[in-house]
Amino acid sequence: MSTSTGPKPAKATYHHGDLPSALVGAALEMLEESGETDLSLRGVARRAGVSPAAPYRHYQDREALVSAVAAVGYRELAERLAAAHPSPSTPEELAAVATAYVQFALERPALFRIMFSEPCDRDSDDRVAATEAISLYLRGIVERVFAQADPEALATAIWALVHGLAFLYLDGKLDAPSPAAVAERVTAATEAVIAATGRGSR
Amino acid sequence: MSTSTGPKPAKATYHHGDLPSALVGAALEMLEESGETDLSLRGVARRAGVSPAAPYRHYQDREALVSAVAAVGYRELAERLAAAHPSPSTPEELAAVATAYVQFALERPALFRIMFSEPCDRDSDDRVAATEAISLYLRGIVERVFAQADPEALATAIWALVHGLAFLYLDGKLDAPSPAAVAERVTAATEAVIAATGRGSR
DNA sequence: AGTAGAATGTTGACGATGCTCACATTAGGG
DNA sequence: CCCTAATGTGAGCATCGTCAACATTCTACT
Repeated sequence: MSTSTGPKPAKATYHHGDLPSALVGAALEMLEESGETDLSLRGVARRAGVSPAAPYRHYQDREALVSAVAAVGYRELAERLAAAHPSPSTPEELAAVATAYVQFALERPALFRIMFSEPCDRDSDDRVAATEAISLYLRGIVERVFAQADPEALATAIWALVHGLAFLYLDGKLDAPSPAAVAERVTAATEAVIAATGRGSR
Repeated sequence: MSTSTGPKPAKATYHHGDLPSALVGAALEMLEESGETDLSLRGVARRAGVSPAAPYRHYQDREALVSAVAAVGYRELAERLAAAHPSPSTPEELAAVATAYVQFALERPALFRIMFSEPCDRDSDDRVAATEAISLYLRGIVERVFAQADPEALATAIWALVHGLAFLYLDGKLDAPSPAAVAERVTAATEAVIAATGRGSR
């Protein structure tokens, strides 16, 4: 398929080659650099070296572009979680995954905001699928770690906990002195929840 | 008919009287009506019956206006929590407050998003003060309910849990079939956390 | 091959927005 | 009673999202 982020040696063709992913790439770069969450379609096009109207050949909306960016974010989040531990089966390993979630949010705040801040969903299959994947992943972990009556409830609680922690940090409602301190806090909170439900129906 | 804020009997004075709060009021109305989170300064001015440049006499920025709106939101959230239970001292009462938090978010999604979605904080004293108040309120409850070693950690965990739940509902990551179901879910999750730390006796 | 037609990209334009300036109006204090 | 500061207005600039008309390139069919 695509030449794995094919190097762009020279603009051999006047047709950009792969504008859709070039746009998403440009958008991601801009998000990382500026920390700003408002992507302008024109800005992205500019960065990709095309005219302001070019993106409309590939994305119906500005929103569609943003959704595509968010989808990439979801995929990278998933990778990150998997990297924290490929298949957690103890509370400690689960806590590691939870910490990875929050750290992802702190390291790439703009992207994280894009992923969750927009109300839309119905329009983008990518996005829905991606969040579905995360949800299933989490539930799978919980089911594996705790053989209890209502894994969905626990999975939800943990996701919410971690998600809320991430946003509160992002919004400066909690101080984040150092990554280590954050990790500790996340671990403590996560294990508290685990302890609760583990005891409940075990 | 609206009662408290004078309908619009006659523009007695050409100077609007109290434009700052009129603007905030207009903004709040727009948020409730349209569910949209993007307030345009011009739109708010239009609704308040003034020219697009008028707001700048009272707010430095569009952001400053939004921050003022958010501050009102924080105050109303605080009222709502207090209404759920003025001074909770049992896990059940705490759960009621937690549920109120999530319900506030679901009932006034646009306002809730405004309150938390914007990265800003340094610029608006109102906002900082308001969130500080919520934070202290929560911590106070936790300290009263649980005489344990680290009330701050628990307070943080509960806030994050509730906050995350609210956002996941808002973003459609969790289904919210009925308010009752939401309340049940929130209660369950909250009590799980409470049970953990309550008897954890770290 | 050569050409028609679909893809893709560009220009130019429209309306809306945030924001600023110069100007008009009003409210109060000397 | 008028002068000054506070407040609101109007016009204007740069940017943005989006569209329609036009230009260029790629693909496929004969």
